[in-house]
Amino acid sequence: MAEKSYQDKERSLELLQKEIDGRDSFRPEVSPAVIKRLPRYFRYLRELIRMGKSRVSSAELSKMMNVTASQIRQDLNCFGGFGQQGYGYNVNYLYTKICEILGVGYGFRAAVIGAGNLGSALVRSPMFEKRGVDVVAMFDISKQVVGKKIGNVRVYDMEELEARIHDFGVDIVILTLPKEYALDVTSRLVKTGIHGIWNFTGKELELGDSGIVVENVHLGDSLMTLCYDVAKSLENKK
Amino acid sequence: MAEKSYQDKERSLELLQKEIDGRDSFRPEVSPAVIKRLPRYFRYLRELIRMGKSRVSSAELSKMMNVTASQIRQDLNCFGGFGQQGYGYNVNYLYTKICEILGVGYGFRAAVIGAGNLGSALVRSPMFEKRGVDVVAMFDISKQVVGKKIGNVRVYDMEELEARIHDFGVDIVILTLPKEYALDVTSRLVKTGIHGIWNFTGKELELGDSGIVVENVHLGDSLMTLCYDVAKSLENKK
DNA sequence: TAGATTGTTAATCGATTAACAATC
DNA sequence: TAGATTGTTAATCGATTAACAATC
Repeated sequence: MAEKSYQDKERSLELLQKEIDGRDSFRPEVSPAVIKRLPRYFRYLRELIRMGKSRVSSAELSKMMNVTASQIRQDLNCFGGFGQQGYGYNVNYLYTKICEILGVGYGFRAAVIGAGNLGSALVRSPMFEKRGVDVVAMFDISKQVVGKKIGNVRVYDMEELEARIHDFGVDIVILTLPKEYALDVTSRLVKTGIHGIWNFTGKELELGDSGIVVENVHLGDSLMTLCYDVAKSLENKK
Repeated sequence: MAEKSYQDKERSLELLQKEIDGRDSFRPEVSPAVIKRLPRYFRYLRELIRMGKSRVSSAELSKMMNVTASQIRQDLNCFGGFGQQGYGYNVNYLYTKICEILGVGYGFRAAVIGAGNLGSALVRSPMFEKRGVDVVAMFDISKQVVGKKIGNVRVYDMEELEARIHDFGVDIVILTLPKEYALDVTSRLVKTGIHGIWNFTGKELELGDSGIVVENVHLGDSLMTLCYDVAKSLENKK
């Protein structure tokens, strides 16, 4: 009896496993440390493609990237066996896989709120195109810019925010407006259908249970880390 | 004999220790994980000061910052006992200490190379002033902007780079120019007396043994992390 | 003194590296 | 087959958390 029950359990576990594996898009829980490294793999793989390399071993890549080969193999294996023993990794295949994992293929649509210098700089950069993100609109309150185009992107009045987000099917909003407006705008955004916010305002956003994911950019923190290192290097020189 | 030698060793170790501790500005080796968190403490302490709070416990701060109180105490203790048992931490004192550690008091001088949208956005932000960094000059090749002021900062011709860096006593250079120029400019910078580079170009700089420290900003990596999270959340919603 | 909260040690947890069997 | 290199397990390292004695 006990034995049978055990076998039953084992069997149903197996079925569950299969069901899970069967889901086209199942994502196993991958550690944040690994995820944060994926964009870096993306960049180096593009570089390899640009260089015309079709094949790379973890050892080669580790030298390029200044990490251990072990870490590379470990990282990539979180998502599946992308390599081949005795050969290494096919650059194009690996790149495709990394793109898949990072959602490049989704063709996310983005809108920038705040058409000041920072918003303009971002929109004009090749960053989005490289990553399969399509910037479809900008928003601002200033009549000076509304109606104009920055790069290839038209600036709309903030009054049209909800309507345009809906019409364009915006997935991601990029907040590059003064922090004073951050909370007001966020409270409007949570009522739209967007899925993510790239937040440059430095303000902690209040998203409640909206399900919207946020990535905060604190450039000041990066500057301070540099200042710490500089201070330390000066003291060591003394 | 053997015992004496052991005592000698112990004694000289003690002396060495004292010598090290005696240095005014000695910095113990602190883990990168802790250092990366310091700017965040800096921000929250400013917030507390703004709120008029003069005293905070690790428990309170941990709630505000969404970390464990244990981690806060552990982090702060890397640099010394800033708190008081039974009381907590004095906000102003702690802020002063964190500022010291982060080199805010040095009054570093910075120059921006590349007066495009990104450079302009940075220069106009209050970020530098808040952190005691003084932006003293900008540089660009475009005759359109050379001689103009962006925010409070004058734009100089790239030809004057070395001379102005020397005259102004620039410590930190901020690279916000197109990546194609990054290596050329860096090769000029290593011959000046600067100590740090804040690199927005996305290009890996070649600094050799110049002793210049670099902080690389890869905004694209941040965007991709967001895309990953968005993709995951969409798949979970399905 | 009693209560609160730090500083600090020890325990746990997670991430990285090393090693090697599997396999192309 | 022999050589190369992955996938994966085990060992190490580092970072976080828990616990509590020290002390204000």
